[in-house]
Amino acid sequence: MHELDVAVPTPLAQTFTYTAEIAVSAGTRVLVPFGKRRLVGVVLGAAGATDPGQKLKAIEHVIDEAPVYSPVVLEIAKWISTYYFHPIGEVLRTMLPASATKVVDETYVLTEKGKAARAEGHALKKVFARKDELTAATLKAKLRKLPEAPPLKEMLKAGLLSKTRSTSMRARAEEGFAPAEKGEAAEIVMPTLTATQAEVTATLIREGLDFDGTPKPFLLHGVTGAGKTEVYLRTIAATLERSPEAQTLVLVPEISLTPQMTRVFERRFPGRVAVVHSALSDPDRWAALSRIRKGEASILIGPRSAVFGPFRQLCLILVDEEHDGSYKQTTGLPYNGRDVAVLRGKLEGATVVLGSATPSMESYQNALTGRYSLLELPERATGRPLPTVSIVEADKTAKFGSLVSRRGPAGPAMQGEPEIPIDPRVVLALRDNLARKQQSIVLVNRRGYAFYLFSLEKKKAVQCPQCSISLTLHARSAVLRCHYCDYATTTEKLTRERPDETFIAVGYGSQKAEDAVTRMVPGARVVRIDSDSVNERDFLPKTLNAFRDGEIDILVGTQILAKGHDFPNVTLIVILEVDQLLDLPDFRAGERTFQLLVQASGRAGRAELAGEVLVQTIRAGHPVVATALRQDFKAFAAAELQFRQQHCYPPFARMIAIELNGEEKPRLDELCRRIEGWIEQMAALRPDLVQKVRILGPAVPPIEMVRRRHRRSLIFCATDTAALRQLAQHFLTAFQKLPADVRLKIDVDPQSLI
DNA sequence: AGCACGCCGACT
DNA sequence: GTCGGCGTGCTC
Repeated sequence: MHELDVAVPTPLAQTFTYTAEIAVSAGTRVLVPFGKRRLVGVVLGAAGATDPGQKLKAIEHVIDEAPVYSPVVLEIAKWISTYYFHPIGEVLRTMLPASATKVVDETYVLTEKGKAARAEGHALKKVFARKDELTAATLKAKLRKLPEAPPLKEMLKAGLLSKTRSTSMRARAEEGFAPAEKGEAAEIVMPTLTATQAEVTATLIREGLDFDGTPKPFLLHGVTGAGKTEVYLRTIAATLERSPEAQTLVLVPEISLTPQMTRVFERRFPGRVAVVHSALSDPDRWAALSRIRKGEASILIGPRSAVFGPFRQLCLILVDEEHDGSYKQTTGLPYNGRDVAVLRGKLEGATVVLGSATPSMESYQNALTGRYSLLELPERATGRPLPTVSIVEADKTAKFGSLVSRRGPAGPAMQGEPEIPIDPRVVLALRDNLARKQQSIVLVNRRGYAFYLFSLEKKKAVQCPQCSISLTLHARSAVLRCHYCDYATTTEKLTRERPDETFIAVGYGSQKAEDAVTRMVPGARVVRIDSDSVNERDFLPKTLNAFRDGEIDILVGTQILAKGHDFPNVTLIVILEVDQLLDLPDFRAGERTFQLLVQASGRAGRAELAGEVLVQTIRAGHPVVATALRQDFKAFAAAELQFRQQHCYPPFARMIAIELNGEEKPRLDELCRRIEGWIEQMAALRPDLVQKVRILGPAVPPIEMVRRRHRRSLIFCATDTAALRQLAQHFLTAFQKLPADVRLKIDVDPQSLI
């Protein structure tokens, strides 16, 4: 009898021991009884010493013929589990498509006797009209509609039906991690490289691929349009020349994972590319990953979750736009895809290349200290100069908004002309560009119409009743929407409910900018792209194609537009309202703003035409704006790193942020007092730890409430990682039991502190 | 997280 | 008398 250590998808920070008749290798999924439930667990290995008094349950069923988690992926799961303080079973569940770890509903199958009864016109005829098997849920629903049918229990007893206990067989893995069979290399004509591209590629091949042992990760800093993709493609080709079984992982931010982007890879490596993205259905995702597992595909392109791909021989990992915040989402398991990629590279002996035009301070600092090798592409591949960036210092009075309602009985929802938020010089530039038959992009920071409605009487913005943030006005529908919880109301309702107040619309978003551009640039074909309009299916790809084909003159939108797209005829980029971004109460605000300005201006003048960028701001002299203006990353980074070091922010210190939220404020505050007590106690008990860790809070975060839940934040910050982690671990142990309805979220290396 | 058991209020 | 509220305790 074998005793196995099994991870089970539950929020418990422990694994469980099960017995099995046969040996099962690590990484194999098994169906196990767990309390009164049955769950898909993952075998981690042979169990250590077990408590002799412990009654062990047996594995019910081995799902896979060969492991779905490779040894390296298992090791990564364990690392993520400890590093991010997350239960191993949950980590393993996150790594595979949802269907792979879900126990399929129990199914009821019609027996031969049942089939006979059905043929004779039994009530079963209506239930099993087309199929011979139904899940428990659908069967019960159908029986509820048919009161004349005998109860389920009776039919089971009578042997008309039988109950099966199966998991999703669709998601079964038949192939293991044996070496791949030989594939064939396709012959493709490649474009000529510039001297620097060639040099960088040569260095990557020499010091990365042909290096004896595991090389350091590379940071590829290339200006926008420098041709990083071509370097990627050449390096992939080089891996395939060395070994046809070599596989490459290409991580990209979800938002830039467009068909145009993947087509570049598919064209160069026909039939060798597998793509995973969020729009894929679960079975399709499984199928794409299977091609990698079986070695049918050499390249996997995907967002951060692709870092868990089932590679057989991973040789190269490319992380495009490595600075992008979407590599670290806070929903679910908050791991950083880029950091996991670096770890995976180390474990698999694969070469890691982090590419960006605006590297993150973390990666850049690593390059400066020599932990990463820095590669630079300082010129555009086309030889075209970078676009000229100029500042339009906006009229400061334009900040004050337009009247929405007047005191008294509910009048029309909107009154008065909306304030024009666009500087005349910007309007002129847009008109000129239209006259030249060239295209423009107008970037706004926020979707919606106005930023918010301001009550003159209460001297306060109109806020969401469930979250403590301002509601955004969407003028077309006269809807006020919360961008955190999707709560919506109308201006009409608001003026009816609060008749004694006067509301003015302050600031503007993408909708208002679209209106203004349409009005002020006559004859231009204007289309808006933001997460509101993108909700309609196919809208984004269709619009982008139409824009590329010249059917649209001006594209107005949010940051969705700033990333990765390549529009050859775009020569003017207008960036409005940079100030809001700079003012965010977050230590990364400067970095974010610099990234937006540089990435956005990178969209201008990509082909033969020179580009121009206009930045409308009320703070022309701001150092972040000034360095972005010159596209001077090094100067920006030097200043930003100095600021981070002075204030002890990442990358010079590590952070662990803890969020506590609950519906009842008093209970939350009581808990905070207990936490304060705990901090005092720790200071006395473990001065060695507390002296090394800066503790911020418990405090009320900038956004006090989300979805009716009040929030409190506690931040640990330290240069001594061990001390930081120890203190956090002490905290988690001390506050394992929380008052009812209080929830705790822990975020290691937070991207944002809001 | 589920899913039990367990002990007190309003229903046929 | 039972159905059902959610408090708390466990899951190999």
